This record gives sequence, C-alpha cells and structure tokens, in this order.
Amino acid sequence: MSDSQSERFAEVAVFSALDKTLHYVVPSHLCERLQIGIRVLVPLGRREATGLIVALHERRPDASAGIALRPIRAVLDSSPIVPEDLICLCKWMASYYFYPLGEVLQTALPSGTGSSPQTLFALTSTGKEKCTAEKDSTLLGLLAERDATSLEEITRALPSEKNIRHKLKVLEEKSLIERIFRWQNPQPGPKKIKSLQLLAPPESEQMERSVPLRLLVQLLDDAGGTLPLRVLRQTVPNLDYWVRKLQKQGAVQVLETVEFREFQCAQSLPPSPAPTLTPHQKKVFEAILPHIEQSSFQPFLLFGVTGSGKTEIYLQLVEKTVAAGKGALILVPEIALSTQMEAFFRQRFGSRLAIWHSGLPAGARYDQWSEILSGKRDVVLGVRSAIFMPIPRLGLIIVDEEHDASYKQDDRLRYHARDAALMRASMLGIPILLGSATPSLQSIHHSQNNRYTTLTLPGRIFDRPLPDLQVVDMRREMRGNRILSKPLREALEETKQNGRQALLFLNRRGFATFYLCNSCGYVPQCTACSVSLTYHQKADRLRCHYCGWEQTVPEACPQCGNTILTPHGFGTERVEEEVRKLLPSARIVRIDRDTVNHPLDMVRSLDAVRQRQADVLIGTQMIAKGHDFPNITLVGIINGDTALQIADFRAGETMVQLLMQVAGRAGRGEEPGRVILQTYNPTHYTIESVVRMDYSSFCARELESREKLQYPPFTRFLKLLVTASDETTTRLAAMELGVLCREVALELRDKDCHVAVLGPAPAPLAKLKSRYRWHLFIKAWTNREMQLFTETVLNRGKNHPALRRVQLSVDRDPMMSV
DNA sequence: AGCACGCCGACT
DNA sequence: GTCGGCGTGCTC
Repeated sequence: MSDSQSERFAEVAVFSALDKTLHYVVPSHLCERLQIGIRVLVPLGRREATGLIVALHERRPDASAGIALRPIRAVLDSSPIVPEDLICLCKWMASYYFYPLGEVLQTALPSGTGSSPQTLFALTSTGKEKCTAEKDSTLLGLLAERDATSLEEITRALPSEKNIRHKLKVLEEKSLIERIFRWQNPQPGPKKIKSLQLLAPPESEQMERSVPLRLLVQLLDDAGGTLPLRVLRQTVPNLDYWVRKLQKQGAVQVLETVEFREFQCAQSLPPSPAPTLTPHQKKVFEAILPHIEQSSFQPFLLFGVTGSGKTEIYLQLVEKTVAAGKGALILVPEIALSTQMEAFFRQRFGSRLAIWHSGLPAGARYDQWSEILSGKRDVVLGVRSAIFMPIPRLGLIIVDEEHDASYKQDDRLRYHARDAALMRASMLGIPILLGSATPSLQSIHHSQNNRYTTLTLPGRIFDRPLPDLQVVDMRREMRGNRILSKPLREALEETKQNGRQALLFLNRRGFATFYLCNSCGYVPQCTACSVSLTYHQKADRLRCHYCGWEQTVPEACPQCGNTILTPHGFGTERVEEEVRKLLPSARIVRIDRDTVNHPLDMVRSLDAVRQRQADVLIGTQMIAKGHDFPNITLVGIINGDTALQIADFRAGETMVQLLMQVAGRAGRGEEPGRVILQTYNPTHYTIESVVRMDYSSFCARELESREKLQYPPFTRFLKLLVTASDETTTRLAAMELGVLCREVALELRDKDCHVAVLGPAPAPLAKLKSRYRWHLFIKAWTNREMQLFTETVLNRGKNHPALRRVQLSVDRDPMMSV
C-alpha cells in the first residue's frame, strides 16, 4: 500500500443520501487549500459529486481500512463556507433526526451551493472522426448533433432506443465517447455589475465642448468617483461613446463591482433612541446580560403576554451582544411576524441586520448568507431555517413565540428549530432566550425542573386592560345564524359605527367545507388524498387543500345519481359573505391561503389593515400570530372548538395558545378590546382557561394529565411513516416494520432500553398526493433509549425486502401524534 | 440518491 | 444464444 508518510486524508460528507461520510486522499498540490468546511469535488463511483470536508486526518482513518481511497478532484472554495460550530450542529441534527449528514449540510446552504455536477456524455475526438466517416448508430448521431448530453436528454430524444445506459458504456469502452461533468444551473453567486471609476479629470478643452461629458464627470464626482454604468446610462446621453473615449485616455476605468441585493419588507422607521426599560424589563435584561458577557450556556424562558414589551428587551440584549463583538440570532415564526420585528431591528441595526425568510428571492438570499458568513452582518433575524446561518462568534440566540408550530419542519429533515437552537447554544456555551405569552408545555416543564431560568414580564405595557371576553354558547344560537351569533353581529355593527376595526378568526378556509349528496350521503373526495374536497364559491369549484386538485361540483351524485348535492359547513369565504350581508358598506380583507400566494401578499394585506384601509379582517391561523393592530377593538372567534376535534394529545395546548393569541389582538391601542368566543363546548376546560385568560392553571391541569397518560414532555415520541404508491405494499411494509420494532424492543430490554411500540395504523391522512400512508409510534422515556432503539430498527430494516419497496421517514418529536 | 452488477424471462 | 427487465448492494 501507500508508503508515503506525508499523505493526508479528508473526511467528506457528500451532498447526497449517503448515511456515512467518505474518506479521500488529499493530493499534495491541494493540501494547502484544504480546510474543514470547504466544498470539494470528489469521485463517487462513476460520478463526480460535491461534498463538504468535515474532518482532516494526518493518518489513514481506521474506518477506511481495506478500502482503496481515491483522491479529491478539486477544491471549490477558498475559505470555509460552513464554520466548524455549524458542522457540529449539523452532525447532531443528522444523528438526532436520523437524516444523512450530507443532506443536512445541504439544507444549511443557500440552494444550489450544495448541488453536484451533472454527468454528461460527449463524443471524443476519435468518436467525432468515426461519426463523420460513417453515420453510425442513432445514439452516436444524436451525440454528434449536440455537444454534451445528459442521460435524461438522450432518453427523451430517443424514446424507442432501449438500454441506452449499456450502449453508452460500450461506446465509452471503445473510447468513442467520454463523460464530462458540469453544473447544470448556474451556481448562485454575487451579483456583479459594471461601474465606472473616474481616475483623472478629462482634458478641460473636451469638457468645455461637451455637455454630456460635463454631466458625466459631475455625477461621478458627486458619487465619490464611482457609479454603476446602469445608473449613468439613464441620464448621460451617448454614454458608451464617452466611456470608450475616456478609457483610451486613461481618465476612467470600468470596474466590476458586487452589488448587494437588498430586500426589505418592512416599512422604514425613523431612527429613534432606545427607550428606557421599565423596571420589569430591566430586571429581565439584567438577568440575561451577564451570560452574554461571560459566554455561558443558559436557557431563559421569558413569559410575557403580547404587548408586555419583549421586543425592546430583545433589541437591547442584541445591542449589548454586538457591542461585545459577537453575533446574534433571532428566530421568529414566520414572515409577517418578522416584518414588524424587521422594522424595529432595521431601525436599530441598519445594515448590520440580515433577514432570512421564504419570501426572499434566491439572489437576495445568497447575498444575505454571504454577508453573514463574512461577518459583515452580525444580527440575523429569520424564520426556522435561519438556525443554519453561519454567524461568526455567535453570542446570543433568541427564539420568539417559542411555542409556535412553524418551528418544526414537516418534511425531509424534520427538525425543530427551537430544539436545534438550544443545542447550538449549548455547544457554543451562550445564552438562549425563549420568549412567549403562551410557552409550550415542554418549556414550562423544563422551567419547573429548573433546567430553564424563568423570567416573567407581568401585565401589558402602559397597563392596558386585558380585553373583555364573552363566550357565546352556539348550542343556543341554533335558531339564529350559525356563523355569526347575535352578540357578534351586534358587536360588529357597533364597531363599524365607531369607526373601529374588527378581526374575525376561524381555522377553515373556503366557502363550505364539503358537498353532501342528500339521498346517499356521498361526499366528493380527492382522488389523490383521502380528504373531502372543499367548496370555493368564487371559483365555483371543489378544491383539495392538500394537493391543490380542483374540479367542478358534480351535477349528479356519482354514487346514486341524485341531483341534489348541498354544501355543508363553512369557511372564511362564507364568513366574508355573511359580513357583507350584515355590513354592506364594510371594507373586508380576507387572509387565508387562497388570498395569500406569496408570503409578501400577507404583508401587503396586513399593512392595508394597519393603515385602516379595511374595517373587517377575516382570516385563518395566519392572522393569529403577534401582529400589532392598534385599531382593532373587536375580535370574533367564529369556531372556538374545531381544534378539539383533532385526535392529537396536543390539541388542547395548541387551541389555548391560539385562542389566547387571537384574544390578545384586541385592544392593543388605547381603547379597551372586546373578544367574542363562539363555541359549542363552553364548559370545556380549555375554553374556560381562555375565558379566564389563565394560562398557568391550564398548564398545570394539562401537565398533570400528560403525566398520567405518559405523554410528552414526560416521555419522548417518534413517528415512523411508511409511504408508497401501492396500498398493499404500504400496509404490508408497515406490518413488517411493526413486527421488527417489537422484536427489537424485546431484545433491547436486556440492555436496559425500554420503549413502547404503538401501531402500525393508517395515518390520519391515509392517502396524500397519491401515496398511501401508514405510521407507527414509538414511545421512549429517555433520548438515549429512543436513539438506540431507532438506530437498531433502521439498521435492520435495511435488509428487509418489504421495507425496501417503500419510503420510510422518521419524525422525531412529531407535532401531530394521534 | 445514482449507478453497476447480476439474475431471470422472452425474443432473434 | 442475446436483449432487456428489475432486485440488491455499494459508493471512500
């Protein structure tokens, strides 16, 4: 074997679904340029792949014993694009969420940065000669016409041709064709623009003669000597002529400069000094500050109702963090919430602020990321995936509205950004602040166990009163309107008369929930998903809310032929119609997934409401989050119990959090607010807790019941989801997985590892986007047990033929557990 | 995930 | 006999 003593080795996480890292030999000419965290091009079988260096070794790693290591082909970055601390976090995520490290790292990079080159086939010089000599096979003919062609393109161009792969291999062996590797889509990168720089003043004679030249010089002078050609072209006639002429004289120079793609959602606020903290705020601030200064890991749970002044504490803590030369990360649930936050942070931190959310175009996203990496922007405000931002010297993490479900990613890498943030903070040894008016029971539990330091902001700022909350028992409203009860109708009229705004909340969009055949009870269902279709009046069509399928309302029942199908239930669209009937002159804004396609649509709608361009705002969950509408004095909760029907142990928690948030919308201005809660279960303890606005007693009761039933946070859950396009395959695989799980559970009892296996059963959405779904739940008492059990099951599952035919996904700490 | 290998049935 | 299908296993 190799006797070279100076040989070095690199451990690479390839950006593909490989569940382990691979080792490569570092060629001596690349040795200098290799560092942990840079991307490399490596050979992988017959392909070329991109990966990230996660470790460098002086000696041959034991893990690679008996394998002929291949050399790294090329280095793609001049400096690390993933800092070591972030690699550590990704490693933890890969192992905790059972996901390949390479793919975790890909999620941590702006799209395209983690892509691999495509394999293309092209004629060699001998191949070209052969091709002109004799018009050979269609395959060679095709390759002669095109330059380099991918396998997919060839298959598309020659559908009748069979076994293309094999034929290509034969041609390659004869050296007629070769493989070349190329990135298909342009890699994201900085936006480069051409600018003109003034080096010396042009000859005065020339200046006197030409007006455009004088204008050009004037503009450049005013701008400090350099301006983009794009800008100059707008005002200077004949610009290109003058540029060429002055270039020849050596008076100007055309530079290629990088332009930062700014992307601002929020309105700009005029700069203003930081307000003095109230005594309560100050107490919270002072509890956290030493941990920022000394860099020590400590989770804080900040318990404060909406309007209690959490944001100002965040701002001042971040100010202290950056003043100490460290970076700060602030996570927020979603874009619309971030816009108000963005306005405040922009006002305070200006161009030191980077924002990160799904509404960002790819170019702006790349620029934000690269300026974060370079340390130019050290305050990062973003949604879930901002947990992956490469912030140098990170010194503080804040997770606002930490209970929010949008922190959990629901596909692929199913991570929880709050939990990942806690891990990142603990790895770095820095404080983390979790803020919420209604913390998750998990966090409440930790704070009771003193794992988190609890801080409280009592009351609302300026001592605004809590809104007056009235429960309407909808069982007694049967004779009247089942959508808008009498008290709500009256309150709406009054609010409109007073020139105030109202918010109506319900968690169902569309007009009617479903259509029902009056004679046989048939309900039109989506063929790809096992849900009933929702009627949308504006489009006069039935829609699937899961896959987007649309169809017309059937004229006759396909089951019994009856022609009478009637709509049942109601959604936001129907509420809008009811309000229009009641208040014909009201300006109504509806916010749900039908009116909001792009994240920015919502920002625009919410701004319209804030600027009083609407009287009534109707919406789904999307509007429940902490938006600040000072002029809203009435909040109507149309259906305050739908969440209870969901068979999830967290349904009560989610509902109380949501209702309390919505109720908190009322009366954030000077006026006191009013909340009307319509429900069919006025005596349910979740409703009673909301009425009393008493979150702590709800938590106490809920925790007690969770402990009795051994549910999280007292235990850990994990969901195994089996999906396939064939129903039987899915069911059989799920059954086999169930047997395997029980086998493993029994075996591991000897190793002091106890888990409970629940299921398998068809998932609540038994079919989604034409794929059948079965799931299993694992309950464990510790993380260690869960880790050992799941690793064992997944390892053994690899050699089960039935499981290889399906897709198996793992969801650790799932949000929806039935 | 790709991609190759290898084992089987169906066609020249 | 090969061609072409898909199941199985590996990629440093």
